Amino acid sequence: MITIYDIAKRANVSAMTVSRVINNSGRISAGTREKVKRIMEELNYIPNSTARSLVKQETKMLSLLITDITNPFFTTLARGAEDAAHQFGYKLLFGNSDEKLSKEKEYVDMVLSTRVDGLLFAPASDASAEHLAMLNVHRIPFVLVDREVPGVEADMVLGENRAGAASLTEYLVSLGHTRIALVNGLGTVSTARERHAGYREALERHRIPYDESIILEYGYNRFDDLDQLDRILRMPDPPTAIFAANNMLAVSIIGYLRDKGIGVPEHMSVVCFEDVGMASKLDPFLTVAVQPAYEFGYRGIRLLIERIRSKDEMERRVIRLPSDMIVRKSAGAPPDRL
Amino acid sequence: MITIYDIAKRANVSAMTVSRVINNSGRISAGTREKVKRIMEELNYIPNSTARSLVKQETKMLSLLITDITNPFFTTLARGAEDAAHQFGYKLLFGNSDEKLSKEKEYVDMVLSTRVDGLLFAPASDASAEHLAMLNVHRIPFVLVDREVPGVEADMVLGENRAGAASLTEYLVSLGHTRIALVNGLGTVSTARERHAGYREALERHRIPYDESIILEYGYNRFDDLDQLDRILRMPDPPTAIFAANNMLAVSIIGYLRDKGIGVPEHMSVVCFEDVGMASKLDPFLTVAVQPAYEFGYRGIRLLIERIRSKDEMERRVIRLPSDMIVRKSAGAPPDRL
DNA sequence: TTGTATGCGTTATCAG
DNA sequence: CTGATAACGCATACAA
Repeated sequence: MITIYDIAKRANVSAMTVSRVINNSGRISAGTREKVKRIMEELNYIPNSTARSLVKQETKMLSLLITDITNPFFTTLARGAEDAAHQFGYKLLFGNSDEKLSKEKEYVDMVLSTRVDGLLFAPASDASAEHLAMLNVHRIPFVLVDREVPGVEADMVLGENRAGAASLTEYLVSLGHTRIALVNGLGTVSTARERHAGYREALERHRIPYDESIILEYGYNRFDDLDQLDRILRMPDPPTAIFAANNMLAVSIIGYLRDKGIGVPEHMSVVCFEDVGMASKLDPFLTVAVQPAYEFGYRGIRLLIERIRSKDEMERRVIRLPSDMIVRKSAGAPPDRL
Repeated sequence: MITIYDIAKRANVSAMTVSRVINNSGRISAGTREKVKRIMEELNYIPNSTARSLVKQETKMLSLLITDITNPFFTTLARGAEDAAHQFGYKLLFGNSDEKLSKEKEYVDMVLSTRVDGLLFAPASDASAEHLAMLNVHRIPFVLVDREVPGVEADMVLGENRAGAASLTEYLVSLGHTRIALVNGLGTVSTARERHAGYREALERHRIPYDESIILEYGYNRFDDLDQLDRILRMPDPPTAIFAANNMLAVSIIGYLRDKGIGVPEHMSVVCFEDVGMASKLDPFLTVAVQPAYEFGYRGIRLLIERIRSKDEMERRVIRLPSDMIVRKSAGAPPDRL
C-alpha cells in the first residue's frame, strides 16, 4: 500500500507536507504542491480513510436503517438518502431490519462499532426505543424517519399519516361506502396508529359508526393469517370497501380477493397508503395516498448532517411531509347501490 | 469514548489482556476474563472497528454497486447480498451508479479510500473496464454480478440471458408471431448483447427473417426518445409483438401503447426479461423471464468472500443462473390471425 | 497467564 | 512555508 511516506520520500519533503497538499491546508509553495501532486498521480496514491477516521474521530459515513428493502417506498427513500449523502461527501451504510427488532439490534451494534457519524433510522416499532437509547449512550446523532417512537425526542421526518388516511377514508365515504374495513399495520408502529386515527376521524365526521370488528392488524410486511380477512368477508353485513394501511397489505389483499373471485372494484373497493412502484405505471389501477418517499430520505439525511455539524446546539426539528391522493380505479360505488 | 485502556485501568490489568478477552485469543484465567467482561458491560464498551481496521488491514466491509436502486431486480439482489454479508460478519456499503459511468467512477474512488475488503460490482457498461482496472491496481478483490465486461477476467454471477431470451422469443413464435420487435438495452452492456443473440437465435431456428429495422436500443432505465417506437408502429408491416429486454422498458412501452389506445395483448403482445416486483402480484399480467435475483446477490457475496479468503489461489469461477419463463397474459395470438 | 514495546496511516501541534 | 513528534485505539510479536 502506498502511503504519504512513500510520496514524501520520492518528493523529498516530509509526510506533513504531503498531508497538507492532500487537504489543501496551510500555505504551500506552488512548486512543491505541483511536485507532490504529480507523484501522487504516478503512484496511484489514494488516502487511507481508515487512518484518517481514527485521528479525526469521524468516519464520514452515515447509516440508513430501513425496515423493508423490497418495499418501493423505502427504496425510493433510500435513493433520496443516497443522493443527499453523496452530495455532502458522506458514504452510506445500509441496513434492513425486516421489521424485526432482533435484526435491528444486531444492526445497531454493528454501526456502533463502525463509528458512523450518524444514523437515519426507521424504527421497527415502539420497542426500538431501547436501541435508540443505546445510540444516545454512545452519543451517535440520529434522525427518525417515517415513524416516531413515544418518549424519544429526536429530529424527525414524518408523513402526515392522519390527514392522508382521513382523505382516503372520506373518498370512500363520498363514493357511498359506510362499511369500510381497515387492514392496518401493528399498533406498535406510529404510522399505523396515526392512520387508524385518521380513518376514525373521517368516520366520525360523517357520523358513520366505528366498528372494531372490521379493523384488522397485520405486520406491514407479513400478511399471513388470512382467516381474519375471511371472517369479515363472511359477516352478515360485510364491508363494501377496504382501506389498506400500506402498499404490501393492499397487494396481498387484492390477490386474496382475486383468488376468491371477488372483483375489485365491482364487488369490493380497495384503497391504500403508499404507491406500489412499477405496478402503478404498468397499470394505473390502485387508488392511493402517495408519500414523497424521495424527500423523506433526502431531507432526513440533510437534517442529520445539520445535527452532526451543530452538535446539540440546534433545536429539535420535525418535518411533516404531506401525502397526495391519487384516484385511480380500485374504488367505486358500493355494489348494493348499483 | 471508552477504550480498552479505560477497561484495563478499572480491571487492574493491561490493555492487552482486555484485547484478548475481546478477541477470545490467548489463554486467560476465567477470573480475569469475567472481571473484564463485567467492566466492559458496565462501561458500555464497544470496540472501535476503525482502529482495528487500521492495524489488521481489513475493514470487514464489503461494497455493493448496482446500477439502479429503484429496479426490483436489483433491490432483491441487494437483499440477497445483505443477507449473505450479514451472515458472514461483514457490513455492506451500497452504491448506485444509475447506469452512469461518471457516478460509477466517483463511487469506485470512494470505496478505494474506504478500503473495503471487496466489491460486488454490476458494471454500467463495457467502459467500466477502466474502473475495474483501478480496483486491480489497488488489489481490491471484486466479483462481477449480472453483467460481464469484455477483457476483464473475474469471478462472476451471471444470468442465462441468451437462453432466456430465446425461450421468450420462441414463445412468441409459438403464438404465431413472425414480426417481433426487440426493444433492447444499450449494446455496450453484456446482457443486452446476449439477449439480442438469444432473440436472433430463436428467429433463425424458425426461419424467421431477422429485420434490423425493428430492433431498438435504449438505456435500461431511460426510455425517453419515443419516436423510435412510434416509427415501427407506423410501418407498413408493423410488428405484432414486442420483446422488451428488461422490466423498466416493458413498463414504459406498455404505458406508451396504452396512451395510444393500443391494447395489450389484443393489438400487441409484449413480453420481457425480469419480473416487475409488486406489479406481478397486484395483477399477474406480464409474461416474463424471471431471474433469481436474490441468488445473484447471495452467491455473489459468497463468491467474493471466498475470493478474499483464498487470495489469488482460487481459480476463477463463473456461475450462470437460469431464468424461468412465467407465462401470464400480456402475449396472445397476433391480431391478424383472429 | 499476562505485560511491554511497537506500528498501522494519518493529522494536530508546535517549532523552526 | 516546512518539518519533527505525538496521538488516535487497537493488535502483533516478543518477553516475562
